[in-house]
Amino acid sequence: MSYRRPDIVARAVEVLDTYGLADLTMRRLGGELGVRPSALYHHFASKQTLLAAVADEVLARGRAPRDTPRDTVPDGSWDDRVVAVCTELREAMLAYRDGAELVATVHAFGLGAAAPGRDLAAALADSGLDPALAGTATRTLLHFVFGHTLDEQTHLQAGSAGAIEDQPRERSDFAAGLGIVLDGIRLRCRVAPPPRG
Amino acid sequence: MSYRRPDIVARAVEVLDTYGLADLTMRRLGGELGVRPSALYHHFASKQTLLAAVADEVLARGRAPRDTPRDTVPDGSWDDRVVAVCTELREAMLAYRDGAELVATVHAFGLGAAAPGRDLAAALADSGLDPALAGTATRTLLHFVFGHTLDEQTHLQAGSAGAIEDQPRERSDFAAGLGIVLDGIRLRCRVAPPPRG
DNA sequence: ACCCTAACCTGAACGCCGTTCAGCCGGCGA
DNA sequence: TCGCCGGCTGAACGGCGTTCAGGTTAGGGT
Repeated sequence: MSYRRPDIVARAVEVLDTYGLADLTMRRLGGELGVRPSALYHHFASKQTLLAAVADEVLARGRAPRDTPRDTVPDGSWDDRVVAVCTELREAMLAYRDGAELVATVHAFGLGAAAPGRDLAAALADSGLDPALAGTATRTLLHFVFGHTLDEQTHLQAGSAGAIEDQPRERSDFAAGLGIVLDGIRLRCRVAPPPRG
Repeated sequence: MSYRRPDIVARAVEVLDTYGLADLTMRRLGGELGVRPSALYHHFASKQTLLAAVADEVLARGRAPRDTPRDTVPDGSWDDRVVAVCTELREAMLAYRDGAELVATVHAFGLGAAAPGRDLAAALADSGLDPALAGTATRTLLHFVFGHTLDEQTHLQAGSAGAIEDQPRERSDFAAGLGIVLDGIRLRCRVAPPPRG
């Protein structure tokens, strides 16, 4: 019983990166695998669950190599870790065509792409933040990263195609926006004072 | 030359609220208007532009009545106005089924739903914020409102359907998240000090 | 009264899409 | 050798957005 699931997911990532999310279709993916589209339904209950698996694969590939897989809590201050998780998430999505749209959609649908949220919640648990606010902070960070990266990737891809009428948007915009949200969170921590405050 | 465009948009809003965005289809909308689907293409170049008009209509309906239409700049401090714009945007999207998904998609596509961004930018212009940062702040606020409301509406509608396995999510979550972002912005203003800072 | 213009719409098709289902095939353990 | 079963086929179902040549209708200028 050779598991074709990983093959299918890997091929789907290729199709995504080459043709885009709109053309990642069951027929095209089947054709790329030399198989009828109906064959895919022996491995995935629906296209949505397939896309969830593809999103998780994209996130897994973008994941920075953890030296010791046992040590699930990386070192550093909590806010450094938040920046690391958000940056990693952004770069993972930017690494493949339409990656942001895919991951954001799957996350909104609730079928996958849950790892970043867990990582953020873990980092925020060490922040001294009121646990009732930690959930709100986590979601706010996620919404920022998803929204910003989706915007960014859309403009990047529109620029790499013909329509270059858009100003190129400063590169450090992500860090600036993340800094805004992060400072808002820092203000609500018991221990950490606002920077230079 | 009676303009049927407004009729079509109004009917589309009804279909959206009754059947949801996935069932807002050119065929169904045509059927609802007693017309072949191809007739709609005499009023809109594509479904995307039709959806943009529908999104703008949803936003216009959710707009608080401005007493003096000449006075485009409402009174109050800039951060009060930011809160007002964000709250109004959220409530406009929540007022119709799948409103958040529709408006967020249209905005991402760049075909419409630009008014809230303009209003936010106008309010932030009075904040004493570095103009280079104002754009970043505007987008960060928009991403928060879109992301949060999309989440909220998804959970609300999932709850109103069968699957009630979700905890109801505190009602003040929006205000809390908005407060986080807003404090981050306040920290970057020259004049306004952080509250109780 | 006439016609022209322009908006509006029809009817039919094109080429896609996700999904379902009965049944075939081939390798492997018993 | 047999049976099982995972993997797949072939064919269809009902839908989708979109295009296009041509018909219909209403109004205003002459």
